[in-house]
Amino acid sequence: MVSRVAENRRKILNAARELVLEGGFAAAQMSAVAARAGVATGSLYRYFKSKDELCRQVFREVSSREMNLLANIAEKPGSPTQRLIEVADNFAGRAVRGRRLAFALLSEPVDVALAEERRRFRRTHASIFQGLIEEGIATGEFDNVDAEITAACIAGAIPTALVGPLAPDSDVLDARGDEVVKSLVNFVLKCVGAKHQLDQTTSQPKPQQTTLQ
Amino acid sequence: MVSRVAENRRKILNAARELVLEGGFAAAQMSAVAARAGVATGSLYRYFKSKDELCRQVFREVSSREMNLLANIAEKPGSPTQRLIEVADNFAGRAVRGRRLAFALLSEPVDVALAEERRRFRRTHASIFQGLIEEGIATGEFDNVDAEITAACIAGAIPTALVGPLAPDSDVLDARGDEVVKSLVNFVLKCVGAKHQLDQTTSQPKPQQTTLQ
DNA sequence: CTCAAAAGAGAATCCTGCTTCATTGCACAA
DNA sequence: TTGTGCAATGAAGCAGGATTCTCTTTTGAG
Repeated sequence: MVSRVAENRRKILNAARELVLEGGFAAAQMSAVAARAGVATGSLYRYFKSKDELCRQVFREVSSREMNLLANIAEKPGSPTQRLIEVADNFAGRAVRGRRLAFALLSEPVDVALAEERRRFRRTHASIFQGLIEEGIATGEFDNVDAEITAACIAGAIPTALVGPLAPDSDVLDARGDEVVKSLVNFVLKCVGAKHQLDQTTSQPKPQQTTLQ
Repeated sequence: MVSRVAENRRKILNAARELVLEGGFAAAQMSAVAARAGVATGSLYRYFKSKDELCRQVFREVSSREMNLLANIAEKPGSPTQRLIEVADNFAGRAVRGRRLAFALLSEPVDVALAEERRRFRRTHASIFQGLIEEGIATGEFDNVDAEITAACIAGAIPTALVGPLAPDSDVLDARGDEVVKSLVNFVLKCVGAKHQLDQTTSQPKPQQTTLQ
């Protein structure tokens, strides 16, 4: 009855998410989603008003998982510098390791509905960075930069620096992924005027080695 | 004969460019382009193999204009710091002033063919920045950052920092455009470890006040 | 002036995928 | 057992736009 409805919604959402993970939003065609979920195409419309609504829902579920992860790290105890390093490292590192998902969330060509969702996603990233930057400025660890702009820049810089390499077929990141991530963390530290940089040669302990999904 | 062909090609390209300038690539539908150019829809296909080819051509024309401009600035005499400031200022400033075009080139949702063109555009930006950064490192004006990654980050950061505000209907940039641009320039200086920052309060002479197109 | 070839017109066609809807099947109550 | 209504089905419909096609007009050489 009511649980049956919820269960089917779930089944459909899972199917859609799987397809997105495998082939980006381009692969999430209604007929494919239905087939994967084991229901008829028409049935999707009993649970979702339109394709847009379904895709937005998938985007939100997947992206909020990522954002919560970063937000939690940002709230852990530790100096702003330490936390900034961890957040940046996770942001970049997870993107590198979860290439396909990162591509779908950050750079795949999508239509306007998802582009809007993506902007929201970026803004959330930015606000996480902004909070850390403001804290660091307050403690004197960072220079007195424009926190809002710097945060927006960081939130844009990391994904786009990875875009080319992020393309689903590219493989440079398999080999040099770790160095790239480290460079990106250093970039972040540099642009807030943090006092230290990561050592490029020594390996830094990774707080999160889990793969996406 | 041959000049007639060239002339029509031009007429069509101009029409397409105008439409893109007014409403982004979404507005450049074949029938609209034809109407604007004063030819029949079918005739477009005498001059361009497909819509993709036409749009790519338009993208290249418009974007190469922008890139040449920046490349020229990057080659002018002056210290790496000065030139970096000018390039960044022009990049951000032109985007702010030519909002619609910037939106179309940098952030409008487009299909895969144009997304590829856009990646090329970004890479060129990055390589301009990379050259300047390497020079600055060589002269000791900048810190010894990873030039490639830093350049990619800058090339991604500036557009995305402007995306939200860049949306065609947003108007925050009308009022605060100059401060935002200045903050972005400072961001760029900071993340290469340049010794000086722009003064946020005093007005900086703008090397290029021309509006796009 | 005539005619063949090229260019132009724009309506018709095709394509791709989302959405709808008439039909069917199923669960449960009388 | 039979009737009722709700959910599922999936083929057909539709929409938006690119592309093609055939007919007409123009061009320019002989």
